[in-house]
Amino acid sequence: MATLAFRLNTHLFTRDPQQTELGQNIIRKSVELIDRLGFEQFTFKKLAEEINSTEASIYRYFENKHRLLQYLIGWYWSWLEYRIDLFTNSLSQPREKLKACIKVIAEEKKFDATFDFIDEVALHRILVAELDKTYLTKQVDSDNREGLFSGFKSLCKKISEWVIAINPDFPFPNALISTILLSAKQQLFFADHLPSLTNIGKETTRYINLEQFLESLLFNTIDHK
Amino acid sequence: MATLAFRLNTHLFTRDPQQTELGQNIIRKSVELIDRLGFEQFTFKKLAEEINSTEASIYRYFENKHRLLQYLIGWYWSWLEYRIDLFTNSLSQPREKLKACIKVIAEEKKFDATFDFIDEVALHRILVAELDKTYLTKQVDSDNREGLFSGFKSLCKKISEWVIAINPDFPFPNALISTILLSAKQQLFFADHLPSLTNIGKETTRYINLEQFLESLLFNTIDHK
DNA sequence: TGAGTTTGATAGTAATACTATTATAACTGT
DNA sequence: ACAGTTATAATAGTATTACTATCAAACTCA
Repeated sequence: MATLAFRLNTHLFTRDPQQTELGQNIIRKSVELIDRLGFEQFTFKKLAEEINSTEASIYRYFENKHRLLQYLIGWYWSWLEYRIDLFTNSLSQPREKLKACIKVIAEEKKFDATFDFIDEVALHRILVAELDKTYLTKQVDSDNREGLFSGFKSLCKKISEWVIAINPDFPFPNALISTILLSAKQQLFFADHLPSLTNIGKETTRYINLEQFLESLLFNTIDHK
Repeated sequence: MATLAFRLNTHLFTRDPQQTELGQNIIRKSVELIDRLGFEQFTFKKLAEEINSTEASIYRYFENKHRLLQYLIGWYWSWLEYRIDLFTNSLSQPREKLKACIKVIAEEKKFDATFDFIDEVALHRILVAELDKTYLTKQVDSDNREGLFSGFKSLCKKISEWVIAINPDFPFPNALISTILLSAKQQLFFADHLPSLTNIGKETTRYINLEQFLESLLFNTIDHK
């Protein structure tokens, strides 16, 4: 099977982890470990033990664990954009594209065999629990200048343009889409841990509920007037 | 002037900081320091130096710096709910209440002399930059069981009830309000650091834009059908 | 074969997030 | 005014974290 690979911003890593076995092990195992321990408890030392390597070796791939997290999240956004492209490509109307897009955003994430050595299900849990930590730091501006958030930004831009195509007078297309992208993951977190803050429920139907909720947010807001 | 004080959940602290001068110094100075350094760089050691005390003394008030952050955020939500009460109390229609409520959420925060030793402007910046770190942890469930998030939850519940009063058939009132409360702070962060993700702008008009955006989200969504 | 690169092994450091102990200062009640 | 309690400061110490440095073994490819 021909496996695809994403070309991520080179500032996200010191040495490209996709190119070597050690690099791939770092990615594979860090997804598992961050998912299991949470980002705070995750250390390069623990990771090194798990893959039978050393801290020093991991530092040759990633400057620090924060960069590694940014890399993983960057990978996630690339993957999501790839999936959105896949399901909107054949559609011609912006409204249809948006509908399909919301579906992809809200759907339950499944393992994607197109991409080796990444467990998308665990990575999605990492997104839900850790995304905000990638940019809620004092270095956000210099990180941004290096293009570390281009995955999220390009996705937001692409979807916003469909919104503009439907209603060019709506003044907040980017705000609306970034709100929806973040709300999608927040509501999943709340469903699991702070259920009184949401209504999407704990069962599998929550993905359908989430889709409905995001759809009503999106279309009612842009269709108004 | 008679100063009010909020009764916060007792699990947020080991000894009540509002009761002693040292405690008040801890609060006052930690707001300044977390605002300046960011939560990651903030330590009890640095705080102790600033207030001419010791780490050990601070640990008598707060189990750790994470609890201190949760305390400050808890205080913020109490303050916001108090302000919302203030501006909605005289109104009878739920729609009017919601409108006033959005205004309070979106408005530029100013120093509130009702509450001594808390700089609400700096505290609001802390909310914007650090809120998510209070619950995006592996201990979220036990923290929640101790009631550490009751400030946010009670606010969300109160506002959701007005939504239900307007449209009892809308299936996602809590999801809508938690999304709006979080979007308010996210959009302010994006305006400062990742401006392509928002449209509220960098100038003072951004608070008006934010209010408009949140209003359109809220009312278009609940008024539909 | 041999030069260059990648990795593993080992060591070390400064800072962090605490805990423990003790002495003294400050306040409390009779 | 004095004994008893409590709060605080001072000091010390620990395990862990987030790195950095050095060097030799292994593997790569021209």
